[in-house]
Amino acid sequence: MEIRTRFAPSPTGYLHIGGARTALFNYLFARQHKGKFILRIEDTDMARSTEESTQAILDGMQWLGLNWDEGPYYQSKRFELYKEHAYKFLEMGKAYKCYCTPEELEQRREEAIKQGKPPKYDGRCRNKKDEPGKPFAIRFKVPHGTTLVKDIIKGNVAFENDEIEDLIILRSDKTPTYNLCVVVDDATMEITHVIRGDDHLNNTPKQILMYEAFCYSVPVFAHLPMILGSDKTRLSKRHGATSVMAYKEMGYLPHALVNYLARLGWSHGDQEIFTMEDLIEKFSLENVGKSSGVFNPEKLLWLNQHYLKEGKIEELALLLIPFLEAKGYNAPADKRLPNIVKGLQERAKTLVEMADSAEFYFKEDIVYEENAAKKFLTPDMAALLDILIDRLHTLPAFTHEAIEAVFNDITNEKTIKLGKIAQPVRVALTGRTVSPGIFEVIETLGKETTIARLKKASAHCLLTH
RNA sequence: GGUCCCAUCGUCUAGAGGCCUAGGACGGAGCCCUCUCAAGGCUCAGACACGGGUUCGAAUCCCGUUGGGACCGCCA
Repeated sequence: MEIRTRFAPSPTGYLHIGGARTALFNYLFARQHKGKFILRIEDTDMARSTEESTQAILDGMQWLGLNWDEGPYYQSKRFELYKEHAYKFLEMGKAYKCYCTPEELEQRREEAIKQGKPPKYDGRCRNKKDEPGKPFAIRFKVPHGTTLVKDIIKGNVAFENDEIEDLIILRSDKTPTYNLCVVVDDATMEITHVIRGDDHLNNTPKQILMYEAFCYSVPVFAHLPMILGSDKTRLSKRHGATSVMAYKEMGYLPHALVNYLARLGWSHGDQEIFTMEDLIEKFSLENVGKSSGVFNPEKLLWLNQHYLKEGKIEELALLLIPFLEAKGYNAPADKRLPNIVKGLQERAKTLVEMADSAEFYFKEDIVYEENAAKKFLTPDMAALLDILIDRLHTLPAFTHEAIEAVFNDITNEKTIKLGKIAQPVRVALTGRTVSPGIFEVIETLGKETTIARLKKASAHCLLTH
């Protein structure tokens, strides 16, 4: 039998971290079993669903590389199907019309809570006669007994049906509710494995009861533990960025996020670094933990740094361009880009950071950091810089090796340490005390720019002190 | 309040009754390397929530306590 999984977000906001992990696990499971991964948009709440949200979710998934095989299906386009199912239940005597108004129900709920009783619907309309002309909602008749949820992650969980109220499946305006829609969709879309957050565990017995009432086969369930914020409450905006696309903007690599999310709640021995192929091969629901996990931005940052460090220069260059362009630099036309990336890739934790560090390559006039200039561009350095200018000027081949040789000559002649001259040169060329190796900076910057900046620095040495 | 879920370093986790003096990773501290910053290498600190059982033997199985979380809508 073909394995079919689905991701079913409701379009009431962007794709968030938790949703992305759910989508990822569904994706990995389907791919591993050569099955299908289906995307379904649960937009039955017309008031809260927006097209922008739908697009944001699609964008997020595409960025992460979670490509779906079918869909997106929209529940809003399947209302007739749900309605049919609800009325079929009515005919079968497995549901009934409820004439209570939302106001009455709300009032009774408040009273029950005040008296410390469970706010459960009392089933008063179960045996009522039809009242033609009066508006009604349709409620599913929950039978007596026990319902067992067999969950791959949580194990067997038993629920007493008497604890479950007769839930509304069709509102009085004839729109369907969530629990009916999921069951009808998962059944008709032939979903074999329902992998979702464990906030749905309590809904599962209701759904199983409906599958059984329809004589549909019940899928396998796997309820993923929640992702929490640093204070161990459910992850939310308070905990910082929770939108997947926010990480794109902050200069994260999609695979870093995928790798991080995969390891949050799932493990494969001591392995930390996984390619997508690795994940597809090694993922298993059996190795998903039961307990909720705290989202740790530091570890994600480490992974991002790791993939930046290991990444192919050409690919990183392409990814870096938008960040450079955002700063107003015409990066695509710049032939130095590969060298720039090469020098920066193991020094940056994000693409944003990389673009920041790359600024001195693009700026016409670099500005010295105040403390850096004060410390390194001192009067006694002017002569040394002049010697360097002279020697670089006459250098036939402007290569890393040749440049290094020039520096070696000077430090030998003057019996000084390399640091003595390297730091002032660094400040002269970049304005900062931190940069890639000084020889590669000089090589990448080129003879003309290097000498111009050194001259300016030499003058600065004498000027300000 | 009711129902359900969960519990190993600060965090993510390994652990399937003896391989555990509890392993790895992030983060932290330190040392080495070094033209700066990174990267890299090495070292250190750091956990089985608590209490009872079961067993020759428990992080691992059972019960309870405590603590955390989720759900209880004509939301999804």
